[in-house]
Amino acid sequence: MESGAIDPQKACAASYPSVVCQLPECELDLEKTLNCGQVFHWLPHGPGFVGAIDEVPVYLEQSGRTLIAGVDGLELVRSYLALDHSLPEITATFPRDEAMQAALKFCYGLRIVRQPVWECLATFITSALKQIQQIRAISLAIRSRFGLALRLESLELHSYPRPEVLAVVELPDLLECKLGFRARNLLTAARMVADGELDLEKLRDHPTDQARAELCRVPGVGEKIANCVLLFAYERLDVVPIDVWIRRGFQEIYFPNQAKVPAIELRLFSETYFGPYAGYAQQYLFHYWRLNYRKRL
DNA sequence: ATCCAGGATAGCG
DNA sequence: CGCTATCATGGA
Repeated sequence: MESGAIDPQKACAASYPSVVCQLPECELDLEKTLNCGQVFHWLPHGPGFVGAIDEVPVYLEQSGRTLIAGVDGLELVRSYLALDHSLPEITATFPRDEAMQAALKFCYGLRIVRQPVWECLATFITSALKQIQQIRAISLAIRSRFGLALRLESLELHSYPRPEVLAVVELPDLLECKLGFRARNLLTAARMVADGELDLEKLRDHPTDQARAELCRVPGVGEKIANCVLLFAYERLDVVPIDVWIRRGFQEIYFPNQAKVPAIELRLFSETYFGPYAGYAQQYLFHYWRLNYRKRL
């Protein structure tokens, strides 16, 4: 992998400052990575996507084995997209059952990104009992209203507002972003982080169980949302968030004709069946099931 | 119109 | 412990 010369022909019509990365194999699927429901603010733009990595505006485009990044310096992008994860090694540990292999074939190239912790926590607080399209709308509304304005050529993008910013927002203003009952929880979370009552950076060194318990101190954060943050921001690749899609999929594929498998049993199964990268396996199944549910396998 | 959405939680038995 | 109603909003 090398950051080489600028290729002005491929660097999109708007000619962003860009670096080009050659991928070793077909080991990235940018579209699935950005649209699989782990992150919610990337917008299609021409042949690529625009968004922010933390507070840096970025244009991303994939053309076969070539990744074009409209940003100064590739290191930020490589880290965010986790291009150092070895997908061959990771996917080789997946179980051999039919559903898992179908999901693997469908999703290959999807990567679990390294998301900034606060925006991951905040966004998943707003995800409770919402469809992905609505989570996107809420995330983008909060960004454009309260985030930093970022310029990428003629485009204006917005970062996710820092906790200190959201901590002093009035509840009615936040409610205009259509959060509903989640607004209170988001405000409380912002205040906990801004006050130092919850130190998100310190959690990086905690064992997973301890980090999960800390995250669950935030109102509106239970086991599922905490697991999303552990997987998508803290790189705990063995952690499995169990939502309605995963529950329904597990139930149908791995516990057929058993009425209502208890949550504790699903959790135990998820922790033992899928191996050391269970979180990765889960995300492949989630995305595969969610996009193909009506089609019945 | 009715049900559901990448849930969490207080209140009940 | 497990079960249930409820929360606010929009899409299917």
